[in-house]
Amino acid sequence: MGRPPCCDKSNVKRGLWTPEEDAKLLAYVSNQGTGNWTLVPKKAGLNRCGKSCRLRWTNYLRPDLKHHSFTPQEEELIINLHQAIGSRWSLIARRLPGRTDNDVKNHWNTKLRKKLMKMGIDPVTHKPVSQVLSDLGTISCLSTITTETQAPNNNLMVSNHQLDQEVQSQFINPENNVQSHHNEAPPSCPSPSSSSSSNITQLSSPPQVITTAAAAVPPPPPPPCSSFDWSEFLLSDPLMCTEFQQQNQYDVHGILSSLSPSVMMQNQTQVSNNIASDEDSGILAYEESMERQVCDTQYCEGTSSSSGDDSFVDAILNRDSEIRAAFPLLLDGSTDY
DNA sequence: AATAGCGACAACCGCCTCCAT
DNA sequence: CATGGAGGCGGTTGTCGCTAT
Repeated sequence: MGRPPCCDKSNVKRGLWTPEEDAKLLAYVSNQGTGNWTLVPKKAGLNRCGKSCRLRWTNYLRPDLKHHSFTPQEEELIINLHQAIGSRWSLIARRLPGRTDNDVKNHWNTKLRKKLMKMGIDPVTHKPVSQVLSDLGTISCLSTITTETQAPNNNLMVSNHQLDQEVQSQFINPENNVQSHHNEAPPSCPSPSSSSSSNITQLSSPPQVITTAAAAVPPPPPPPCSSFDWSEFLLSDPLMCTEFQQQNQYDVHGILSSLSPSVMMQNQTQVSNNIASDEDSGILAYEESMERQVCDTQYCEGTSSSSGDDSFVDAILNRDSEIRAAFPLLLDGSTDY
């Protein structure tokens, strides 16, 4: 049994909005504010579904929207954020003042995805297509020899989930001894000969920043599987622009310190978000690092002029401080996960 | 000039989450 | 605690305009 529709679709106008309808909605929202969207069409004299009104307002009529085309800096930010958090358009759009999730999504689907594919980069994994293909070959080969009923990826999911829960519990209860946890082996740290170990390094790759120049670099050989170290992976990844590494080591550690393994796993494999995780903190921290990067390139365009944005960024900064206070040891680059 | 193909963007659909009751 | 409704979200479809044939 599904939910009943929010409005009587047979008696409601659909399709493109006319200038008259736009004017009515604009006038109403300007005077009365949004409030309850289901009441807006009635009060504004529109024969539209409330949802449709909300969409029209948020995606088109809102006065703070930009209607010009995306800048290269915006495109780069979208690509980087998509690589880090996947197709979470609303989160990505929040980092782009004046852009909506629909804008970003459409731009991705029509331009950026194709652009990446043209560059030989898989738009889902953000890895070179050749590497994705070889990964597929490796996985299918492994699947024929493994005797386990559970797929290696599932093992990884469980292990990351466990790790994530540990991180969560540490955050919820800061008095816990963080040090002791870090001295323990990760709950499911694969043995060097484990058939799933190579998949772990591939599938749970941390965010990489792909630059146009780096895109042509052939894929690196799989890293050693005996131990897994995020910082080692990040800092040694030849796909990463070295200049970026040098300028953003702080950011890398910021990501390392806050982005939980399950989030990264999720980013790379696009799995559903059934795993409970403190992922928002990771995303927010990553957003913060990205914002810093963009601001460094003189892109901020008065982002802080909006008070709403101010509070949002403040929240990010506060959250980051909390995480740093709770996990001082995670800031240590030598920490193994 | 007609039209098929394509790209860009607007809008819809259905599911999910959050929150008030 | 359970439930229902509103809003949010991502995927998909529809529409329009431009270009190539």
